Amino acid sequence: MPEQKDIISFDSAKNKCQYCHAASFCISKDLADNDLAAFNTLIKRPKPLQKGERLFQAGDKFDLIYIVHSGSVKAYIESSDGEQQITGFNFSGDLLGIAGLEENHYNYSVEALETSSFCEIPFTLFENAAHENPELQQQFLCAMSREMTREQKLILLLGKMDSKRRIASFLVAMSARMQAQGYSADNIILSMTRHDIANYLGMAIETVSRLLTQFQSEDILHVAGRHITIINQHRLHAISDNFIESDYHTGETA
Amino acid sequence: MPEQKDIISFDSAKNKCQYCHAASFCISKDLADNDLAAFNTLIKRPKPLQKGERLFQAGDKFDLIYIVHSGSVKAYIESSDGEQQITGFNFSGDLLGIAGLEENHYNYSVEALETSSFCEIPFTLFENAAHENPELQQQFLCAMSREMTREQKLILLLGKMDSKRRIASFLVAMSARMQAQGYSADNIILSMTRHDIANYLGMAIETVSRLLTQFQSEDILHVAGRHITIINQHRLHAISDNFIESDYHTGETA
DNA sequence: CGATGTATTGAACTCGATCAAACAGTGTGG
DNA sequence: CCACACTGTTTGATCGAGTTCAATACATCG
Repeated sequence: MPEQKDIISFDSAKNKCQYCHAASFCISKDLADNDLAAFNTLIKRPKPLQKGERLFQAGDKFDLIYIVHSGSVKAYIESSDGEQQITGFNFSGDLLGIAGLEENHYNYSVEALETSSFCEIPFTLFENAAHENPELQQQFLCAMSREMTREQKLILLLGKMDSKRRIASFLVAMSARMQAQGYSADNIILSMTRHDIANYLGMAIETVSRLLTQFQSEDILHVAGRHITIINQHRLHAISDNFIESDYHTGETA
Repeated sequence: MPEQKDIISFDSAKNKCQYCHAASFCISKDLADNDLAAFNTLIKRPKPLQKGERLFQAGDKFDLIYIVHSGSVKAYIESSDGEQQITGFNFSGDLLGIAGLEENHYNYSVEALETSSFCEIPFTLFENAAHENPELQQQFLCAMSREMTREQKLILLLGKMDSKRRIASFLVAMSARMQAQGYSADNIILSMTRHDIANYLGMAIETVSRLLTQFQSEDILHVAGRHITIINQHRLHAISDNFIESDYHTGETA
């Protein structure tokens, strides 16, 4: 029965937190082996979502929280007139749904940018586990705190930066994110469209396109559709930080 | 010894959570009487801050969280090039400092807009109390969740709304906030300067001023410096929600 | 192959920023 | 009490970054 064997091996190994490729950046990361096993029992792994499918939607009843296992998603809120604003892109290890707590309903929606899988945990069970386990509680609060910091940085970007800086900051953040996930810092495969990037950064899609080409002509990037290669990290950082680099040539900073 | 008597009465009554004017919108609101008394022992009430003084600053070591007791503050982050972006205004009952948790340092600064007082709680003590007390834990998480929602709304405002909508939304939010604090919804005394409003809303101070005068000329507001009277809540909401009201005249909606 | 979604590029326009100046309120000191 | 400085606010005139409109290019897929 080869098929059944496959299923068993999936349940007993690949599906376990101990063997998860995202273990090092998941909220479960500091748990002791036996606690991790206990945490594992709370988790369900629903069928992966295809690109464009929604994990949950603003207004849905809040009782599950999610962790991105693989793939990537966009989180967005909607204004009273139906316009949507992407508030973040999320990757492996990111926690989703927590902001729904207060109103007992999710207040934003999450949509897969590519085929993506998730860990699903009933919030009440999670709360109990966190209550028993200081490490888990700590990691949970840290995840919320990190998310708030991320949002504040986006507020700064939208409130104060010109479009050149916005794009540069976005790429720097993506680069750091990819690196944290074990990929190259210079090679970014974007899972989101220009439209999504523009929406997220509060600018027109045409401006995104124009600036990417401009950065390419300045030998900061190589752009091939969704595949961005960062040629000059130093200059990209300088733009993102709004550093004047009149005396910049080619080398490293001191 | 009249002076000493004053001090004693301050410590024993006015300073107690039971008698706090902000009790109904503080994270302590759901606590039973004895739990509230216990919570009260964790709290210190440092000397009030004068306008312009800082409660804490980005980079300071995080070990205290604060609740605004009276007055109002602005919270702001700073970009790498020193520019600041106000991320929120806070009033009685608001929790301050939590986003510092992850990095173990505050990542934003808080400055008093007027003479303001605060409740100060060592975070470790608070954590213990919350661990013992589900209501407190719940309120704490709700406060974080509420804060995240507030930030997301600001992201939407900065990313998608034109300046007219931004101002209208700001006033609607302030109005709701004042009402929640027991004040009139139509009578707003702003504790922040036009400069702060402009910074918060991501626009120029001149634009703020111009739009306020425009709203005044349209009989939506009456503007007298920091004192704003909302004459037509309905139209203000319509602008903030971006509703087309071509068929609007003077009456109420259905 | 045409059809559809996505991305780039060009040209014209507009909203809001910037520059500039005047004005109002508040406190200080002669 | 008025002149002065100082901070915050309003108003006017100009300018430009980025949007919008429009056309084209590219890619993926039936």
